[in-house]
Amino acid sequence: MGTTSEGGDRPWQSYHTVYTNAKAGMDGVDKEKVQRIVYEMSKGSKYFENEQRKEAFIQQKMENMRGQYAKLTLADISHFQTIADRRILELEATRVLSKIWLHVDMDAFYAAVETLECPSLKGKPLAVGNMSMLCTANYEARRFGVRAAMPGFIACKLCPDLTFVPPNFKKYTYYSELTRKVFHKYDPCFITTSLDEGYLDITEACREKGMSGGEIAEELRGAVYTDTGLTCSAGVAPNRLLAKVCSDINKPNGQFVLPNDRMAVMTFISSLPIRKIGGIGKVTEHVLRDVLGINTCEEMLQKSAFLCALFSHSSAEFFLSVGLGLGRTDNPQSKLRKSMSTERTFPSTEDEALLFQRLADIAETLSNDMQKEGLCGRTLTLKLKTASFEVRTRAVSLQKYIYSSKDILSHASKLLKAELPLSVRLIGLRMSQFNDDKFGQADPMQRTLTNFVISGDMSLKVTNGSFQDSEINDNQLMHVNESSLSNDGQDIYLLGAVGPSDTDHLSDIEDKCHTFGNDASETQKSCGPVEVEYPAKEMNDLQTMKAEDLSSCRQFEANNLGEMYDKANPSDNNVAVSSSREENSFWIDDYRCSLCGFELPPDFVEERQDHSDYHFAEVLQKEESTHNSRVLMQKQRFDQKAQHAKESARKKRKPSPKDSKHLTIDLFFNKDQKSFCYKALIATSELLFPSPLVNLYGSHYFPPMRMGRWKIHRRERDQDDGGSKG
DNA sequence: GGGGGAAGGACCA
DNA sequence: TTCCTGGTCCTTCCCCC
Repeated sequence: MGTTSEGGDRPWQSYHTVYTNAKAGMDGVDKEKVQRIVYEMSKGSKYFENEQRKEAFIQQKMENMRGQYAKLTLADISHFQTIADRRILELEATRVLSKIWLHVDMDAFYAAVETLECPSLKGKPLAVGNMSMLCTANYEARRFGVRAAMPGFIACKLCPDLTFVPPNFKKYTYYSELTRKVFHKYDPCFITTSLDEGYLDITEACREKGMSGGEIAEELRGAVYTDTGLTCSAGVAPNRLLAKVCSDINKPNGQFVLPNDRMAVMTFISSLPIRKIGGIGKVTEHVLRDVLGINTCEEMLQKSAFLCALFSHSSAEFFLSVGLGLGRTDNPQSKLRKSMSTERTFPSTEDEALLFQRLADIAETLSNDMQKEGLCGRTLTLKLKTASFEVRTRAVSLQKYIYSSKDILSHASKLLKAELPLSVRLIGLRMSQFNDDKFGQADPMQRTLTNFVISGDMSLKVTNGSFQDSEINDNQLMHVNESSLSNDGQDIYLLGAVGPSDTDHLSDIEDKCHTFGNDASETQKSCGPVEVEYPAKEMNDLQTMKAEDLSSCRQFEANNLGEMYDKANPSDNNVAVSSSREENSFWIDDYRCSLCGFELPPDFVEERQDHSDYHFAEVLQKEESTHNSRVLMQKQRFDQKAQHAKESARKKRKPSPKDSKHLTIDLFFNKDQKSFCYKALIATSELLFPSPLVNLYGSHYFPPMRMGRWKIHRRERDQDDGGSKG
């Protein structure tokens, strides 16, 4: 086809799509045939045209590089050789050979899981994915040149008998968890980069068990097979980079051990193709090969002067370390999320209404995802892929941190509007510069309560007794600054607000807030938010308490907030969650439950109370589990941030404490002298909504969830209250 | 000239 | 007829101080 039409030329040979590159299990594939079919199937498509454009761009880049290369004088080369030699010596000095790293990679994971669950698929060429895109292919399919990241329709052409299975990530996650349980036995701090692979530092395991790295790998693979029925491959090496390369050597169901010996490493590296290294992809391989004639890792060292002359410092350093067979050997404590994004591909359209609808859906998804992790960001990036596969990104950095779908959509719409009219096939939104990114760049202590509360999603704003779907900003949210904490007699205000997107919880919390009484003006100042005031005297008392002392917290709540609570509800000391308002609105026609349709006559007072309590318990249970996971994630993120801050402390300037007027979260929770604040927060949050902060500190102040919980809580408080007062 | 933001690209699973 | 998604890191360009 191509041969005749191109007059004997073989144009497919220069068509380097990512899936024409060999992958494990593709030995013996007729590469030329695969390339030709892929080329023929792609030729003329918009995707293909875009690939051609990209290829031309890379060619241009290489041309420029060749020009620079040609201009290098002998003196230049000598100069860069000196630099390169010095860098090589410095890198060599960092070599660590005392660690044993194991990289485990599941064999054709998704396809293997599908086969395990449906044995009739065994032995047949199988692909997980659809006509548009494949997630993976089993080894039978790979023999035809079918592989992950290949469009299904091309795979069909390569292998007409190919069976397609739609991906089911729930299943893969389940099996992934099983493998991780095994990994955990050998290294509790193992690192995962995806569902199907993991890096384990088995140095300790080898020492404890008196086994070699190879023996541990053998044992672990056996354990994975026993527990999951799935096979995996492993690589053992002195660092992660090499371990990853090694795990690919005897795939599937095999392993390769590279001894912790410098000579062994250098010999291994000497003939290793650069493309085998993680971080060197299609383009880099192309550039290094065609401009500098580098094909193997060893040649990186031979051409070190040119690498230093033509590439940036960080790129050159990476290439040299590859040439030396160096890789990471440390155990990173955490990996912080830098951004979060969502994107959707759809049939190309110019219909603006449709595009804005898509944008709204994506903004909603992103907002939900951010809230699940308690994130607020201030840089929003819109990504567009045009009908011709051109990718455009447009970003805006905002003055304030946002997370609500409303805010995201509002800013994203402006970005999109500026690009229209345009035929678009993909829209994506990315949020970055998270609220606590400052944490990594400045003083690690600069965690404000505001961030904490926003991300915990537990704040609350009440105006005139009802919640407002308010814009969140630093001033409206929990605001505890240095001056309000000083013992100068000033009052302290603990304010909260429910995130605008928390509308599901609004009515629920609104009802809880009604426990303050329908006339909320008792507890709030005119039309301002609910304010809990702590006079200087109580503040001083509280400062003498220890933050861990939760009984003191209860006492505090009983003495202070309980009293306030009572003030707000002068008519009902046994106020329950089902406030009069709820009672009125809960029963349609005063007969039928508005939530489930269950019918109860008005005179079944107790039954109706139990019924509404039941619904409330359901909602709270849901809320509690959401809050718990959010708060836990938030706490983990704090811990990670602290670690991250330590790591980056050397690089980054530490601002003066004067730089921030906000009290740091650490100060807030750790310093005894500020511990009253912690208690006040706990007490306030418990009063308004019981779960988040209390659970963060592992206390079960409230009894386990059950019907009538608020009544029970109230009675407990009454007892405490009575005790303390009596 | 350096810092920071924006845009875009490479790479990975 | 059909060529993904979500994330990170790096480079380049440009503006501003």
